Amino acid sequence: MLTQSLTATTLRAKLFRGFSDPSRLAILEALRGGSSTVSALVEITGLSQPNVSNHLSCLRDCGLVISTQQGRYVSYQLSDRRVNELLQLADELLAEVASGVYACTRYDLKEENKEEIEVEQRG
Amino acid sequence: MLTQSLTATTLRAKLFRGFSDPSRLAILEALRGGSSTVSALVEITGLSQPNVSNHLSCLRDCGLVISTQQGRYVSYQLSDRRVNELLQLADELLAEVASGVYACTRYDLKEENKEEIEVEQRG
DNA sequence: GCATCATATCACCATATACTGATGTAATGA
DNA sequence: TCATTACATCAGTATATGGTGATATGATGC
Repeated sequence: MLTQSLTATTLRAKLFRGFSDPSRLAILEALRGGSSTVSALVEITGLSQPNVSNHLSCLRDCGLVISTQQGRYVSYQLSDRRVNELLQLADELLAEVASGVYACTRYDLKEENKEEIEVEQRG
Repeated sequence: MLTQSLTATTLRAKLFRGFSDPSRLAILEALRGGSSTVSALVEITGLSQPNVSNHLSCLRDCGLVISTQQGRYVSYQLSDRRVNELLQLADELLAEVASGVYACTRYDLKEENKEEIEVEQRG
């Protein structure tokens, strides 16, 4: 482990961790289209409600989304255009290196899910 | 868990996971200055040699770095300028939302390490 | 107040993953 | 060939983290 005094690096890691889970990415992806309530995100992603809430809390604390209460609904949206840009840049990078990425399962590289991988490119 | 058919999202998650660990970020940060051997990275980061090798394997499989053998040394470098840009964008985003990020420890939000957090900004 | 709906939090479990020390392997040089 | 150097891999461990079902909280409407 790196010494804890490298706090800036730890901060960056936590920021990226917000992006590093399929469920959270699905939520962020949904929010690229605009703001959305929790229940809407539950529908869109197919995740359980507590799960979505947990991920949203994480994303909010990470500063990737912001929330506003609206009646009994809570509306979430991306906090900054850079969140969008990061996702966009990542997609562009993926388009270049996609062939390798699916193998990144170090620490015990199972041969499993090397299934079909189509890189649905977003314009 | 999201259905495994959302492979594009899973791919993106794996890409970001490359960035989501302090040790890997320290390695990537070191490589922003140019290529470097494993032993040099061990010195710079203070991590153990097997640990650095593991992280480098991960980063290589993720497509974030590339390696070339040079005698008995192996030289690593960033694979694409977008890796640099992603780090840069993340820093910019952090500068905006830094206040919140350090709290992102969901799933059991301990009050621990809310220590000093200086956001060493890079120009 | 009471019921209901939308969201958040809790307790718990299973797995992923970062780390270490020991060992394997590949390249160089004596 | 044998030793050494540089790096990779392995076995094992501890913890972090994503998931679930149950429950709590908070807002609205009767």
